[in-house]
Amino acid sequence: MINKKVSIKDIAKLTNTSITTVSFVLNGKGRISKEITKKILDVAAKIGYEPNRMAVGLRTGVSKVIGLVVETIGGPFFGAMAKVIEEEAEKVGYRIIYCSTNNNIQKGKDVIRMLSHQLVDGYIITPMKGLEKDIQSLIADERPVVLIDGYFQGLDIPHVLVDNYGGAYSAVDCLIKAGYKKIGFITADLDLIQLHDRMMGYKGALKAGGLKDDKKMIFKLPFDIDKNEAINSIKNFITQHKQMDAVFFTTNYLGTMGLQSIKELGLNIPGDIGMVSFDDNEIFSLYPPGITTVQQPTYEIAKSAIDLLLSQMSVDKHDISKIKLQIPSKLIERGSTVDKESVLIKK
Amino acid sequence: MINKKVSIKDIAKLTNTSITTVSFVLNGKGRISKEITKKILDVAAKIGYEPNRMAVGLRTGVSKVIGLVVETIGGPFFGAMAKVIEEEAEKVGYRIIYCSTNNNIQKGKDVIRMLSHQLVDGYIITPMKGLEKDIQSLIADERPVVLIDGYFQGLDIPHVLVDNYGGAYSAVDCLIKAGYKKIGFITADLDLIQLHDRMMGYKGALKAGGLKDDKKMIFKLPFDIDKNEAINSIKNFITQHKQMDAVFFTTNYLGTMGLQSIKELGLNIPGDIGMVSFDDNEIFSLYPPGITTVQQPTYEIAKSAIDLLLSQMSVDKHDISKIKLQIPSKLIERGSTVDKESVLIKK
DNA sequence: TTAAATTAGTAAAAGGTTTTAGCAATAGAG
DNA sequence: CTCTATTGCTAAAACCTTTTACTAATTTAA
Repeated sequence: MINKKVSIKDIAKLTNTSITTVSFVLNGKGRISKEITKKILDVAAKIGYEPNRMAVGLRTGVSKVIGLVVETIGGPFFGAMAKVIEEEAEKVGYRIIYCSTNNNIQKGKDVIRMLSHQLVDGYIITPMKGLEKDIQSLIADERPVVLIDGYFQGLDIPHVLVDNYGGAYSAVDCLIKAGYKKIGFITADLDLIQLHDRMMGYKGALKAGGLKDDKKMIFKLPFDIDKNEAINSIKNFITQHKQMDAVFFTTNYLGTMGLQSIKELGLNIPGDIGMVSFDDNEIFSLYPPGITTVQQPTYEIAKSAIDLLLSQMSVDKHDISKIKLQIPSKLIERGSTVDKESVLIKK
Repeated sequence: MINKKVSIKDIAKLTNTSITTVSFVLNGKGRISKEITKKILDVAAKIGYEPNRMAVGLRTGVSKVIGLVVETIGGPFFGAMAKVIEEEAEKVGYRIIYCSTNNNIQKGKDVIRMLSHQLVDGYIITPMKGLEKDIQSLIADERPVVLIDGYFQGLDIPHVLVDNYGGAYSAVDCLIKAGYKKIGFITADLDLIQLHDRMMGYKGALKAGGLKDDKKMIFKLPFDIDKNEAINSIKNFITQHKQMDAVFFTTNYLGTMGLQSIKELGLNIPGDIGMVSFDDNEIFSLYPPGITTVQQPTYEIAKSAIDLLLSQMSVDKHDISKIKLQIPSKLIERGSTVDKESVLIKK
């Protein structure tokens, strides 16, 4: 039975002490004798005392809650991150309140405003263009913030994310090494720095591999399109570019839809078309012949982010504003990027 | 710029009124003249006043936060639910704090205890055996609770979940209709009512189909086993029962691992072995030839749960303790349960 | 015209905690 | 034996809001 309302006051009464004494004992602060300390602790345990978080929060201005603002909590990437973040936060007595923006700027603004008013002690945010001001004002207010999965160019806000450029580069490089010559690039039409960096990686690898960077090979899928439409667009893009012999998808979600598109077109991977996707996923490992992916180290990203945030919230908070972590990605090579020559020979 | 600390007191000062008046205006309570009302509202807007949630919480005992306790926030099922719950809650001004139990009873107890102390106004909980007392004491304390994905037998606690029996029944029935005669059942060794109900559905369908219920056909995978070990166990189970011509997996997670096991064994679906899994997933729709699944209506489950909870938290709270929602599942038939005869003929 | 009712606003308490400042009693220094 | 430190404890203020009970002024009823 959870006791309705036992407060520090009740303990004081039961032990013939003052509420100050009780508070001191419970927080290990003042100098209180062994006997009284024990007596108070015993009584507190017996009547099942738990501090009223609201009162503590009001008095101290600390809520022991961290705000996690992501694009959407569903989905493997953020889900995995959330799990790690929650586990780590829990170890040091923090809870997580989460909010999704669905890539909607207004929603993002609203969420940050809501959370900013004495509700959370720190923030882990997936940044998006248009939120710069809001996030900067959090920082101006000295609120701990760590960005994940993206960042703002030119702003000194701590962030941790995968090496998007390097990841995309290695993926495209892998395709080139396998003999593919005309590599398509399918991305989402969102103005996100992550996607931009991935495109730069793609272009960089093309250049390094001596391939031409052809604008027609780049397809930006409209953002709020329905899934079936998306698949149809991808199918169209593929059929309309016969000379394209491989394709790189910039996100998990796009890769999955791409897979379905290729399947529906009856094309063979890697014979008819090579494929790589950013962001690994169980489907890519299972789907024959296995899809090569750029695996994001979700655990490390999440762990670094929460560690960074907690260090920023600790008493001896060091300035981490300049900390910008780029965690290397890992290329998981599978059947979808097998040497083109060998496939042809087999045939 | 988010103003550091503007309180009701500041507004009172700026408008030459009392804090009571300001509070009344802001909450639309007392009887205050048009002019003063307007003046206060204007000033409040100008200086960007937002109430201190902690103070409100302390005074009213209402936090406007809902606790979501699930097995793990990662993973497609709970992720999808969380998304819906968050969206719906947000519409009426509630935030979600989430906690995962990882199927650990002690963790579950801890989490409930933590949340129970003036932190959240209501709970959505995935129940597990061993948490009966804790959840009942929440209810005894008149705290709104809705269970999802499971329930406690014999206890009047509102819950909403899929029709596990019916779902499993239809899956196995589908296999039987397709001509499979010896159907394996692979589940997790967890004492969860969901899994139990699914097993009853399996047995019921076998009986109705005139098939024998053979204990040897049932495999309970140890709970905390590592993924590779799990796959090996499943492989062993399959190879050791040559007469088994189809297999039913009771969860998403098991189905995915099962798929991999079957793949690694080089068995053909549905020729060598038929397959159905509970809980749909993108892999199952993509993986050739498509895996038949029992699709859980995540949206409806989540929506009903949050609606139920909110109705319980509203002022005119009706007694919903007897509400027990079973939402029908949907069998998605794919290539993995195609008529056995026709496969044989093809050969 | 007087009593009763309504209107517009406010003072003060309460909610549970932390923390500052201080009091009394004992111990230590000279 | 006095003076200062130290120890052990507590009163009271503060955090910000909501809400009850109340006052003063005005209107309505009789």
